[in-house]
Parts: sequence; C-alpha cells; structure tokens
Amino acid sequence: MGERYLKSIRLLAECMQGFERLSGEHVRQCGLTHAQFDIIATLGNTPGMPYKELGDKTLITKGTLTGVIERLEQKGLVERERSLDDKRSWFIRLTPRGEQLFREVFPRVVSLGAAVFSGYGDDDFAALEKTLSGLKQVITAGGA
Amino acid sequence: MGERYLKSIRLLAECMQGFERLSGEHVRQCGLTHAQFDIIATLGNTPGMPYKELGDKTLITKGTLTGVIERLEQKGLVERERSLDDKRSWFIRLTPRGEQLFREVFPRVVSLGAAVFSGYGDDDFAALEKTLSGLKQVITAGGA
DNA sequence: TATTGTTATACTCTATAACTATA
DNA sequence: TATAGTTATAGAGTATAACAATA
Repeated sequence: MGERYLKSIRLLAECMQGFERLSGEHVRQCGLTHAQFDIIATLGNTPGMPYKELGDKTLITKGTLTGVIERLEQKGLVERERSLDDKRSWFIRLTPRGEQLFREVFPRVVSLGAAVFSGYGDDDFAALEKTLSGLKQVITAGGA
Repeated sequence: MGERYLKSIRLLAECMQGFERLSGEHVRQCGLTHAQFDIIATLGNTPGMPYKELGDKTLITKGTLTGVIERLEQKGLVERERSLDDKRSWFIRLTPRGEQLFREVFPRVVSLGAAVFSGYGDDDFAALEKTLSGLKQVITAGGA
C-alpha cells in the first residue's frame, strides 16, 4: 500500500532508459560522451553560466567538471572567461562551433522525439506535462 | 509547434535527475556504483536471468558487463551458473547476501520515495501511471 | 556462419582529498 | 575562515574490436 509509487518510479526509469537508448547513438556519432552532451545541452540556448552553476545543474562534481570542460575546450566547443566580479569564478559558454554542434545534434535527437510523439495531441501533452510537473515538484522539494 | 514534446522530455530528465540525486547517496553509502546498483536492482525479486538478458535490460554492453559482474561476484553479491541448454550462456542470480543487500538498500531508497509521494492520492498515482505508461509505450515502440 | 561471453586497449568519468588563489 | 576551481590518485565504466567456444 505504501509502495504504489514504485510502479511510477520504475516507469520513469524505463522511459528515461528508452529515450537514452534512442538518443545515445546520435550523441556518440557526433563524438560526444554522455557527460559532454549533458554540458552542451545545458549550455545550449543560454548566454552561458558560471562554472559552479553548470556543475550544480549537471550533477557533475567540480573535480570531474574540470576534466570534462577541458576536453570540450580542446575540441573548441566551449570557452571560459574569468569573471570580473569574482576572480575565483569562471564563466562558461558555447563557442560558435559549439552552438553549431548543438543546433545540429539536438534536432537530430529531437527528430527522434518528433516521430515518437507523432500520435500525441494537445490533451496528451497537457496530461503528460501536468503529471511530470507535479512529480518534479515533489522530487526536488524532497531534496532541498 | 512540432517541438512541444521537448518540454516533456526536459521534465522527464529533471525528474530522473532529481530522483538520482536523492537515491545516489544511499547507493554509494552501501559501496555500490550506479552500474552495480542497476544490476542488483534488475536481479532483485527475480529468480535470475541469462547474462544476455541482463545486458539488454541494463543497457550495459557485454564487454563492460563482464567487469561489472566480476566485481559483484568478488563482493559475493551475485553468482553465475553455466546454462545447461546452451553451454555458451551463463545464468546470473543474486546470492543470499546479494538478496539481503537488495532488501536493505532498496527500502532505503524506497523510503525516500515514500516521503516524496506522501501527498499523492489514488487519483494522482493513477494519472501518473497512465501518462508514463503511454510514454513508455511510444518510446519503446520507436526503438524496436 | 552466427552468437555468447572473454580479453585487450585506450579513454572518460567518478569520488575524494589536498591544494592555490581569491573573498 | 570560507569558497571557486585545479590537481592528483585510484578505481570504475565505456566503446570497440579481436578472440574462443559453442550453436
């Protein structure tokens, strides 16, 4: 009785795993690892963000993040700029080439989604968004 | 217009990330890595399954799986048995100690869930299960 | 010939802790 | 003292390909 949510969690995990199975191939094809794509996707469509914030959003610890950013920098996909306010801090953003990759890869992953959701109507999306929003809220509230 | 599902995918990813953030600590505390917990959780509450099936379910490729299973075997948490039907194949199951760990760790992760979902009623669960089931169906159909 | 699982390789991620520079 | 990020270390996951045994 107290474990009904287990079914939901299992479903949630299966959905994510299914989506990763679909998208993973495209991610690898463009020469990115999972962690690297995570960074690119997080920086995409933003003006960039502080190093710290990037680590918090992607759940990558600072020691690891240094290496991941370094490899993306070597590939010319992201760039770092020292913050003026706080000289300890760095601001990370996609380079034009990084932006280009984001715009190439994301739509490819996205087109998979488009096919998957071709049968979804407005009501279906509304229901999905509503339930997931609620779920997100209780989950993140529990962590804070 | 054709990209409305992006919002749902983002929500889905955020929910999973939130849940991993909550559960990750407990997983690590019992000395398991993410991949190892994935195996334990997949084998839990089953009589075991062939090596191949385990790899398919966890998305761990065969070369990697050998190492992960090896480390779990060294810890005395899983055991392998040669299949009688097909001598190339192995059957993997939790040892009694592995079962015990599963029963200790899973409830701890589960108790987090119980707190998170304390405000959910029958209708909330029904809605969540319905939308996620539909999502799972279209995602896995697209992959097959 | 195809499939199951192992081995080998090279690289990436990971947690952790000690460290530097700035606040 | 505290925080942002780097460096060092040891272990684990990852893709890939070549390989053995079996089907």
